[in-house]
Amino acid sequence: MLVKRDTAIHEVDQTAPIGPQVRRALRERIIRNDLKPDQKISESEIAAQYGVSRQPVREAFIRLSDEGLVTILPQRGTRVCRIGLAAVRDARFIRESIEADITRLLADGQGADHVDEFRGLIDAQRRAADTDPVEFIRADEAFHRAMADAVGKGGLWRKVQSLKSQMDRVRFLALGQFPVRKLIDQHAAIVDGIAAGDADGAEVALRHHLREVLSDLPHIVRTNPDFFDAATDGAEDQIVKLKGGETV
Amino acid sequence: MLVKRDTAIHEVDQTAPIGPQVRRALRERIIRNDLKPDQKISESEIAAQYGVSRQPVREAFIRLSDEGLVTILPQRGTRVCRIGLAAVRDARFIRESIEADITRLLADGQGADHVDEFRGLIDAQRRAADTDPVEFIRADEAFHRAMADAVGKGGLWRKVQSLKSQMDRVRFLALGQFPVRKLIDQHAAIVDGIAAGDADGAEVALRHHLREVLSDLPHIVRTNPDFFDAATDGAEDQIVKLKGGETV
DNA sequence: GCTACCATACTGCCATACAAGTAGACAAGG
DNA sequence: CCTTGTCTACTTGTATGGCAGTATGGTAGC
Repeated sequence: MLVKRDTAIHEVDQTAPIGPQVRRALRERIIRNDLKPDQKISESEIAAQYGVSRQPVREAFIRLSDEGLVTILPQRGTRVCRIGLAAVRDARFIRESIEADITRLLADGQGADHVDEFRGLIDAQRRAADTDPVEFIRADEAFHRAMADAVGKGGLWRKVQSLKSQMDRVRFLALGQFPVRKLIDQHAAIVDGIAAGDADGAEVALRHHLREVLSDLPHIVRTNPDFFDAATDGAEDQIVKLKGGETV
Repeated sequence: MLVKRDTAIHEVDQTAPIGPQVRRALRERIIRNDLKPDQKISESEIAAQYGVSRQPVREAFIRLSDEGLVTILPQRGTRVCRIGLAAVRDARFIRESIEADITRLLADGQGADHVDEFRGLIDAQRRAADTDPVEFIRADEAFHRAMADAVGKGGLWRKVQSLKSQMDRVRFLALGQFPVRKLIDQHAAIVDGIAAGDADGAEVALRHHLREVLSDLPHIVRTNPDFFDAATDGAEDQIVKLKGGETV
């Protein structure tokens, strides 16, 4: 039977698999804070919005639940998770550890071949710096991803993306509040270290860079208290001591 | 209506949510190589085995697909993935990066408080060394996890567990073939470095330890060729240069 | 004997219906 | 006013039916 889809708010491609489409769409809406924390979303409600049945939506919910973006309470409902401070810090810690090693690989190995590429991506960030914050985030993402690709660890990047969701939510929450200039300069410092073959220097620069968010985090939490979970921030997280001895 | 479940091979608790149960059961069977790579499994077949409907099984498949344990071919079937060499190496790389930082935290910070605990876990490994390989794996797991817990990064451990699935399959495949003595000695070396507050030494010891599997991997692949994907092993993966200059 | 075709029996995907449980409104009784 | 029981309108969980696409095995034609 032909169902009238004119009540659908959002569009889906009826020929392609629907479940993954809904999943991507919802993921995007949550990260961009279109769907806000604690907001209740039901399978039937979303199904109606997209003009599909409950089943694909349900599958999307399950996957989002694995990502920690929604919590499914059996027989009670599903709602968007608050941003877990612990999850953000864990994701940041993982990212620093991995990218530190990647940076060392680049500095010690044939990273010099990619220096021009990296500098080009940094230029793109400069162009987007003051105009479009979203574009800057994309450029930033591209830069870090390029470093992973350069050492053949691109697949790894995709695997940890689900862990990065919470970090991404923070970034979109603080859109335009980032010290873009400083971040770009830090990127440049990393590449300089790589170009010079200075593994220690490049690593310190990268760790320093990825810790920038830590200093901004308290302010962001204070500004948007009801976006974060009530986890008492007593458990200050540990930070690896930098080689230079500075504690940031 | 009471349905007769006497045709069910495996049991499930009909009161608790079924999907997660099936998921855990299948995950276990795959990792323990009860379900072998390339083996085709269908929703209806598994559903019949557990005496449930296809829907929960489908949800289990989806989650296992996210973990990279099965591949769902639309309209064609679902089969157990071969062990992806790239995935194994990626997981190992991530693990080395993270645990290297954790080790540094322990050596630089209050890791000394936990040295006795770590040594106790190593003793447990010694006891299980020659008797029960499975128990040794559990003890090994407990040791590494304890280090993460000691610096408040225990939650992180759970998050990367899905990435570790492929590594775990390798471990169960090579049950009893591991150089247990050597591994235990390496554990001891790591703890010694922590106890001495020697961050560099402890880190090198840990990286050395986690690279042990790399030397065993080719042999394991040769012995069980049809458990691994046909990815031509041409792309040798990059390894971070150790501080001491040794390349393992 | 060999090849091309086709019927059939699968597969996973989607939609729908039913079941089980919860939250909240609301009225009756203390 | 407060408590309590019930009833309704939700929620997610499970089961089932139908659909479109694919692999396979048998068969007709050469």
